[in-house]
Amino acid sequence: MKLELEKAYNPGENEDKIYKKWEESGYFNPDNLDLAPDAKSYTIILPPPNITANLHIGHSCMLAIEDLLIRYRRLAGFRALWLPGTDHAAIATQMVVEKKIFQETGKTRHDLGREKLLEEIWKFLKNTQATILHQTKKMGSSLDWSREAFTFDDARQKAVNCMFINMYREGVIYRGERIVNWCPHCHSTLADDEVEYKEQKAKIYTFKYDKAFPISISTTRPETKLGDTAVAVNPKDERYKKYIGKEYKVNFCGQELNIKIISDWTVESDFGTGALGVTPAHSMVDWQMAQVNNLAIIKVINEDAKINPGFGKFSNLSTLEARELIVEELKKQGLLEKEEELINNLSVCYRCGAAIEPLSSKQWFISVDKKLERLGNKSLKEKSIEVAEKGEIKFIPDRFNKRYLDWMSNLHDWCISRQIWFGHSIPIWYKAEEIYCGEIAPEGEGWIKDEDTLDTWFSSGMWTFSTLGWPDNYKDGKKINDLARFHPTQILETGYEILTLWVSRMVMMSFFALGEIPFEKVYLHGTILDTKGKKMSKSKGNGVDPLDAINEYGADALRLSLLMGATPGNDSRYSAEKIESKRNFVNKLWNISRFILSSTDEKYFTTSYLDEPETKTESDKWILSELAGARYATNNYLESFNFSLAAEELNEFTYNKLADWYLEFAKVEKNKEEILIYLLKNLLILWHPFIPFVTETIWDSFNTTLLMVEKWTNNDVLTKNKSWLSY
RNA sequence: GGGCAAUUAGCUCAGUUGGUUAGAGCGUUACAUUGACAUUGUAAAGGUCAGAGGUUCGAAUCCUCUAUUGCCCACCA
Repeated sequence: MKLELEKAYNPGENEDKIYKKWEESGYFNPDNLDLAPDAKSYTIILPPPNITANLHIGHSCMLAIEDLLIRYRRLAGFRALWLPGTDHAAIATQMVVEKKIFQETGKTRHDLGREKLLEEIWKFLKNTQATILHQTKKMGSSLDWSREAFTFDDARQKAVNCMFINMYREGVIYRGERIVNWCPHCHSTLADDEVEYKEQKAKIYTFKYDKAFPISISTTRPETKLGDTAVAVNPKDERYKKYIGKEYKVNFCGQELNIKIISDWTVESDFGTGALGVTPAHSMVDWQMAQVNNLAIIKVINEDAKINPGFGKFSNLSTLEARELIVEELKKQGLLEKEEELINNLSVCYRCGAAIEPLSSKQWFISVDKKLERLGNKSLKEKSIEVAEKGEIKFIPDRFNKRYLDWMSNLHDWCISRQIWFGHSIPIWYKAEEIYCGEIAPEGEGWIKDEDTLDTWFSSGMWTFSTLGWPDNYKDGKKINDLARFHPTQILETGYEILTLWVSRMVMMSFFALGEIPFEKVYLHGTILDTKGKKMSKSKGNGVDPLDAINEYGADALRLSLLMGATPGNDSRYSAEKIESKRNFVNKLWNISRFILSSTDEKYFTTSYLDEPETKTESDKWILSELAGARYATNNYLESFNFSLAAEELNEFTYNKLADWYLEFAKVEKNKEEILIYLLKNLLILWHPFIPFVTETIWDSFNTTLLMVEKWTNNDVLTKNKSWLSY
């Protein structure tokens, strides 16, 4: 009996059916794999997409690469785990929902109140979560859904609390007064890397505090000068040397100020007047000078970007109003010497675009420099640097090793408290002067919970181990169950844009919780740009919905188009024509199979894919050696993360060797059934990690699943070379 | 200001430690094709590998400088 297949491959008809079959097989869960007892684990934890929006084409790229890696290992007999999840993305999500509510009803979060807003956020996130799940499955992702996690579900909340409490008890988390980046619109602090800079035209004013003061200063923000406690000059500056150390009482626009003249090397003599008014409460640099020189700290601006009480007529004015008034006053008094235009960078909130106010306030911090005895008396920062330097964590491409190290070595303490409503609450309780750290309030009346929430990167920083059952799976300093089997993970695959934001934090968190690295390798993919080479973004409307591409060309074609022609760490462009050409290839593979299956009696279908059949002609010998060569090269390329070259190698074999020549021979020479089936099976196995749907659809003819081909040990690279061990 | 990429055919991109005539896909041109495949086949045209200098028997590949584009980090009051 011979098989008849459709003339052209129809992805739409087959993909959902195949995915269902895979899910029912249970093989996405490594516990169900029939493995050798000593099988090595291969773990990838999916970088959790933010629940702020549906997946875009960049996520498809991530899914295509990770599924390729995991399917390849699964076929090679590894205990392959790919664990899915989503990220609650605290501030980002709150902003999206607030914006949506405001557009629909004109109400702000303050109109709604905390409870109601959170309710709306949950409604929203359930929705996007469902869409993300659907999109992820449509890509063919072989994720173990039985282990699905969410950075804000019960298990992860427990882990976050536990982490915070442990860190607090070891003194790694502390409360401190610092200059923080404050967004007056979001009403929250921002981490340094959540601040963006926008070039703007600003006015820089040069003036004296009062007539008696000897030195002129320049500033773009006269209103902050109400809080000046010093003027700093470069110690080498001949003009000002004689004033250093002196103190002056000045009357600045009706306000009494005590100004000390200090010297600091960071002051540039040729900028402005070469003298800098020091405002410790509203500038990072000035704050540091104040620490060194023991200066008083006067808070001028409050959390609504208004002037604090106690500054006379300026009190309660907005910063801009106060600025105008001061300039006016200075003019009146004849103190204003110059008013020039200047291009500078304004700090703005990466979420809402509002101007950032550097303010001093009480916040929670993670100390990156505190030495921990159990880490060999090294700090989290030192350990994180050490593992990259020693190559215990390897970056692909390796140029990102340098970027990681540069960033790490400049790292300051990490402000983790955020004044937003949606997020992990801080397990801290206050009563008068007392502070208690714990999940539930201690005995006694009057304890008040800290109202702040945690930076979203706190929970996502724990992602490699919170998903594997930490802290329950960590007993007396020992990993058990999933945590023991799957951590550290083998590879983190993500976009290079969150190398510093996320990757670095994961390393520190893992060292604190487990004293070990979270992953052995970090593979960084590039950004998918639009056809013109521009970044895709919602505001530009040039984004692509992966589902549209899948509906038109099939998931396999989309995957292959994202994998081919792309190199690690480099951006690539989205191109419909490219997907189309991959769709054509998928169809070609289908027709190769169709030819072989429909011209071979079904009794040959059981031919082994492991044992090379007997060769009868020169062409047989040739094609088998070509296959062996292609397999060897492909596997080598995959081991070294050259996905594009791996696919090209297979493509060359499939098209130019097998289809163009050998199949033509097969039409003339007879008795090739066994070799043809052998070739087909191996071809499908090799292609499967790239294009799982079509290969599985064809393999269906053999009445087994290709998802996990049992005992596929005929992997030259893995069994003979062991090159993956050394890479 | 510091750093990192990119610059290769009309377009989009490969090119793995330097090694003969630099590759692919798309596009173009010509021809072919009703028994796996028109989502096809065969063939052709098309490149001073951004520029200059250097190292080498030999450079798209290594070094130096320059130019253009993009990105990241820092940020000057």
